[in-house]
Amino acid sequence: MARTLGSSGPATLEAIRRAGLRLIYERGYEAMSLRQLASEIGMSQGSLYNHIATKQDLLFLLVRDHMQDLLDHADRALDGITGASERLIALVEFHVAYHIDRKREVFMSYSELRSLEPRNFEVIVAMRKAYETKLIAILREGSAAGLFTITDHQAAAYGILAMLAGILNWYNPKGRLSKKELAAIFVEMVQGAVYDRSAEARVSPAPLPVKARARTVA
Amino acid sequence: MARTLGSSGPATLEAIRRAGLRLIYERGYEAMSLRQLASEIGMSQGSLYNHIATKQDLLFLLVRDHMQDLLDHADRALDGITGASERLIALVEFHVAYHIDRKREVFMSYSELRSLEPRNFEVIVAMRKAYETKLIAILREGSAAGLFTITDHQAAAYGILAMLAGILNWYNPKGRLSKKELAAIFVEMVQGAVYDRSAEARVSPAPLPVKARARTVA
Amino acid sequence: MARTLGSSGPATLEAIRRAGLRLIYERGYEAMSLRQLASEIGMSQGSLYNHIATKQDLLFLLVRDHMQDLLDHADRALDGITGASERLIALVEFHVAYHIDRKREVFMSYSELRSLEPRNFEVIVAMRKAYETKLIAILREGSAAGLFTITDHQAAAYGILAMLAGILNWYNPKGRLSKKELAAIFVEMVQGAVYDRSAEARVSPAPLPVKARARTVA
Amino acid sequence: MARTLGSSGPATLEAIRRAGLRLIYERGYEAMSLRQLASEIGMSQGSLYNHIATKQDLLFLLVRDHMQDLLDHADRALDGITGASERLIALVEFHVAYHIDRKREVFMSYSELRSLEPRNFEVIVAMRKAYETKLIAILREGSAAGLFTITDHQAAAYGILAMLAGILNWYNPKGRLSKKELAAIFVEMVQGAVYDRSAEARVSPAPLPVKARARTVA
DNA sequence: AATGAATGAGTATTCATTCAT
DNA sequence: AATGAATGAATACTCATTCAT
Repeated sequence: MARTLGSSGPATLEAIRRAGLRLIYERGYEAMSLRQLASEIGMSQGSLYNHIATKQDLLFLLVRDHMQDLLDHADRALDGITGASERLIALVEFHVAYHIDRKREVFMSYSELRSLEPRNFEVIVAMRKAYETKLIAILREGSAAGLFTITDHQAAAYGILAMLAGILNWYNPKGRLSKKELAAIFVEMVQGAVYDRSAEARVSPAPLPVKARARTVA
Repeated sequence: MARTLGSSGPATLEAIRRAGLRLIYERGYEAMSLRQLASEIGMSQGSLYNHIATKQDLLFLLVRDHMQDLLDHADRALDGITGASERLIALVEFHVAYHIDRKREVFMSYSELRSLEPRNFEVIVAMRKAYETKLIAILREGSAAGLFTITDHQAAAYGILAMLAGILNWYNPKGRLSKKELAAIFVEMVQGAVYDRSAEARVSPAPLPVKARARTVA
Repeated sequence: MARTLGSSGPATLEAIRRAGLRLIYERGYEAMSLRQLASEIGMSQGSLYNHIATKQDLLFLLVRDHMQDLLDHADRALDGITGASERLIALVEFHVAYHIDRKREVFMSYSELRSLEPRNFEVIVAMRKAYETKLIAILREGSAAGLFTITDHQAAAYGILAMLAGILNWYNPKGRLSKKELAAIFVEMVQGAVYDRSAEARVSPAPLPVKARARTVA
Repeated sequence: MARTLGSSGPATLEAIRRAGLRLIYERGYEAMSLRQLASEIGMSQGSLYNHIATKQDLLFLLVRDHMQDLLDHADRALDGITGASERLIALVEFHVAYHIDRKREVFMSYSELRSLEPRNFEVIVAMRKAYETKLIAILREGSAAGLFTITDHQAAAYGILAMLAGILNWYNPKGRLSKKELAAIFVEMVQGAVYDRSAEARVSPAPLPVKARARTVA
């Protein structure tokens, strides 16, 4: 087939990225072939190379742009918010929402780290570290303010991020919990994990008021 | 040439599994070739097929056996322990230790789910669910006993497991934290996440005793 | 390296078909490797797949196109000819000539039926049946006209076709008998096999010149 | 599994031959693997080599023994019969019956000639020629006696044999025609093909029972 | 910017055969 | 006579990439 009239360069690149993202999400980078990708968007294999340099390049672009987007949105979500508690809540809420809304990009950025060439890998890891650093800074701020009780800030930050990131593996938008409810649940859990706790709430037997709406698992 | 002396059947299979595990961990299932695998253990490609049926079969065996091992060890770790709090602590400690000690198997079992054929996938997912169910049961028991305050037991369980599983992505045995310290940190965080909290510990300003040993990130 | 100058798409496919036909004829479909095929026409194995989908596909194309050709030529050979005797003679003469001229295609179409996938097999068998039906129709017409004495039209048709098809297994164009002589011999035998045994039923009542020169076997 | 008690050498060889015959008939020599063969008879691949030298050897044994059997049975069928007409009838009847009864051996012996190594090929071709020679001799005898009118004895013999051999490709023992009827039909056709076309030359002057029941094709 | 045809290295898997046990 | 494990070469097919047009 000859080229589709009206499809200009940037639009084609965008189509490649969209299809690439989906295929990498569904099959994985190694398992995705450029043949599939080309046929998905109705173009020949060779033509792809007018838009991307290599398969690795496509992966890197997708991951890097997503990471930049993540950083930008996180900054925006935190913009103007002060106080470690408030910033923690804002970051958790943003993180949950983003992981649900951009499920495929986020998943790809975790799972295909291994497929990145060393040079590209380093770039992405640095961006990831920048994101983690945002949370660590908030935790430190809260600790300094006497709000949080954290044994190891890095471990806590990694733990929190992992807990939230896990959501994308099981969250079902048509399921029991709305995005808002989910965010609330995880805000609560994160708070519990980092806040100072009164000694009597510990393993101690003292039973406490039952939560009214303790739901059952779907 | 005939067989290499001294190599017997079960030993060869074990060598294949060991090398397969390592290669899948390092490169991913798709990226690992049976050529590499064979050359790693010093045997011809064709000979692999005296021990495994297919590449997929090798993956499945590795993942399935690991999952069974995980379930068995979890049962053993919980054996004889009563009380939701105590059982929660035991499970978290076991989980952390296991994820550190069996890093490669665990990582593979998460990251290569996608590479499993539908039939195999279902088997593994069922085993995974059985594991998750152990934690959910403990959380329910704690809620029923008035110990825990959990909005959604499934979400909480998934969150906890994800938080702990994340450890394998960054834990360095030669690093700052010992396995024991790490377990203690995460036991604390998990407890905070599920225990009832006294209202005044919430977002509220009430400052609490600063932790003495607030460490800095490595 | 890029493509060899001067080799265009259709020409390459034609080269593949030609070489494929020859190799299948000489070695059989199973025994022919695409490696051989590619090297015969001076191209890499992978390039074959720009022209054919699979090895099976190549076989099917060759057999199907040959069968269509056979049907078309048979129709042309019978076109405008009336009378069962005349049509029988025309078909036999055509059949003999075609089996000699297109020896490889014909042989392949018989001997590789077994190698066709079920779906493809059915297509070819239907075409073959269409050809057989042409002869059966002629025999029936002749029987109805009182010219032929045939116990079972299907058996007779199969017998005749098998007798003629056998020619390709032993006919030698440089041998004793010319194509024309051969056709005459088999026309005679077929006539004898189906005609009513009363002399006047013959198409050419004039008995063929006695072979004083009864030849010896080559 | 250890060896089955009571299975002695010759019995095992016989099992190999039986399974080999069936597999070669069903899939072709090239497509049959010794792995399949071994598993069919419940023995390991390696053990086959206690009974056969090579795969090629198995093929050769099967074809050669069948050819010898064919020759022996043909001799027996002709034994004591005199007169070209009578001998022709006897050979045709035998040939038809044998091709129906030993369908797989016969088919294999035609279709796998190509798979025989040159040395083996020559042996089999010589045996085949010996068989053909029997028919040619009968035809010559009939011609000399003025019974047959044959332009070329070799061509006639090949034509007759091909016509009869074709039967195995379509004959269905549960079908319309019995083996006896089939033999009668082909005896008639062969006679028509070779007899002098004067009615009195017929072997049985009494016209064969009219086929009031000229059947239609199934 | 697009294409079709090419390439060479690579894929998992199968093969007939060998041989120590 | 049987087996399990080994081998090396072969199989059809796929891959990312190149490039003349």
